Amino acid sequence: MGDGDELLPQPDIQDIRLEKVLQALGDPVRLQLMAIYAREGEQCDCDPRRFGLQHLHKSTVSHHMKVLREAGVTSTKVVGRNRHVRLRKEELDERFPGLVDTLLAAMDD
Amino acid sequence: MGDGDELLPQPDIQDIRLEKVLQALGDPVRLQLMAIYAREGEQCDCDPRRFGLQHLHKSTVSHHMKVLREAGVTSTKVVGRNRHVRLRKEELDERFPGLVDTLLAAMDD
DNA sequence: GGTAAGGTTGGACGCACGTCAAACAATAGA
DNA sequence: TCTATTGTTTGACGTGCGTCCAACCTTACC
Repeated sequence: MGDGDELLPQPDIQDIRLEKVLQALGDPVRLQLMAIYAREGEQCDCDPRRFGLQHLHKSTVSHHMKVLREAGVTSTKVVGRNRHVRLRKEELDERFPGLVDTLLAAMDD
Repeated sequence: MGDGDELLPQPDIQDIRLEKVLQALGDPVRLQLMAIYAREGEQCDCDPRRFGLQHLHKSTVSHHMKVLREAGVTSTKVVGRNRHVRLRKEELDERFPGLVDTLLAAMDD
């Protein structure tokens, strides 16, 4: 493995649109997902449904993941039959300085 | 006037929800509206339709204003037959530090 | 008072969204 | 190879959203 790993399609940094990011994060489930991946760090293969999202169907989670990825919020690598997802923090920080940290801080209350 | 001025219903600071704010700002028109009111400052009675939103019906603008207000983004005071709208910057800064400035900065590109 | 102007409200329409269910594809492990 | 696991895709359903239009309500100004 390592060679067969495939990166799922995602927008380039300069193509990340603020509206798309805000729209993606406007959904409570996806906002929660962002927080999960921010906390879990690099390339975790954590199943979101073990982090307070148990009630959601797997296809629903898959849908939300796609929205986050296509908005440029997350990056997904295929590893075997799992998906390693990470928050694109460095890229988002470069594109929209302070946004991710601000949002994460805003969620603590 | 001054006595008859009425503040349209809006959430208290502690009741402002991040998801609601993000959802409200996820629409390009409303994101633009926030930028307008951030630029125009205190209690401007500027008609949004003179700021690049000419194509929108007045009822559509009214709808967007309501969404922004109910999300806690803007504050609207009735003055005669006009509405004086302002961005609730201080309150948003207190509730979600750095969010407004981050978003405004992110729109410049 | 009558009329015009600024905004809101209600309904209608099309479209997108969040969710689930079932079927499918691909990989890991026995 | 067979089977179980992991995730995607497609379709369907209900709901909500963005928009316009028409009617309405206030207020300002002749």
